[in-house]
Amino acid sequence: MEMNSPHEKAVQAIRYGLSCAMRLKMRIDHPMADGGPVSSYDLAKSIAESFSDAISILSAKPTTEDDQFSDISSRDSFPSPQGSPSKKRKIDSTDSSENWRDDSPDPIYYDGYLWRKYGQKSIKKSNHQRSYYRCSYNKDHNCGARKHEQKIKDNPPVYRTTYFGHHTCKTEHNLDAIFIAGQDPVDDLKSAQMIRFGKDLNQEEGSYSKGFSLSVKSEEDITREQTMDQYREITSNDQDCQDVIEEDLSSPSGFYLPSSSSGSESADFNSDLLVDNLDSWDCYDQFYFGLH
DNA sequence: TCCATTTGACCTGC
DNA sequence: GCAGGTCAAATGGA
Repeated sequence: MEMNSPHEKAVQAIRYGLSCAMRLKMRIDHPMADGGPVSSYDLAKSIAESFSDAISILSAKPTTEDDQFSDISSRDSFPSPQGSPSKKRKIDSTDSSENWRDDSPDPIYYDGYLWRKYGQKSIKKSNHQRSYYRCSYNKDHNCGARKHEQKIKDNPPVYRTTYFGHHTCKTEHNLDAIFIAGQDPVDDLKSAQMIRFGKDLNQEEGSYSKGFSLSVKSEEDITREQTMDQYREITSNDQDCQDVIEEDLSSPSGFYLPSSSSGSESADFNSDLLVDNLDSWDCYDQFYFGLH
């Protein structure tokens, strides 16, 4: 699907954040493992930026769709395939209309599906090879979903994944695969249900949702004092905390967005707040990764 | 032995 | 003819 609607763009931003979160979790779970060239800081920053983007999109008033969100894919000034139509093999029109892209700091991208590599090619205009994948359930469920993955930047490394077609396979088969890597065998059941940054996982099992999606929300039962404490850790300023809470409670989305900031500015603001306070995981308390 | 990946050959659109 | 996309035999690991 082409990334036109705000919803789709938000989903893409969230997916990107989720992939970074998965890598960060793996790094935390397995600190001795080779985590690749991307630092934990960069991963955390990517998570924060992606979620901020998604929040900005979802909380923005509709203007023109293009104004609402700078597509993740466009961050690297990569030429849009729509802008310069491919003169190569024609992709089925119903499929191409569903294409979307995602950029990731490393090629291991757990997007909720199992993929089988079926080819690799050197691309003329790129120094890097492109890998071709199709859904592992291509035969079992006649699933026509495919994706291409290609390194588009070296430093920092950025891998572009382009998706084609729909998954017609049963998604429950694939959902489990998201969590295979980096999953602690001791708590794999919980891991398979939810990844959550913040407080004790056992605390609110009843609030778990299922399905591979990300819900970003404020908990109704977070008291004003608890929220004040969280923001105090971030801002180190009581007055700011007070302002934050007033904004937070009055915001329809339940999230703090500086009233004086535009969408992009708010994204930067939130990212900095979060990234600068990585030692305090409670500041992520309102972010849930869940299975519906 | 099975299965996923690799890789050269072939196919297709321009 | 070129270049990207796909196929399928070869290969290697579990």
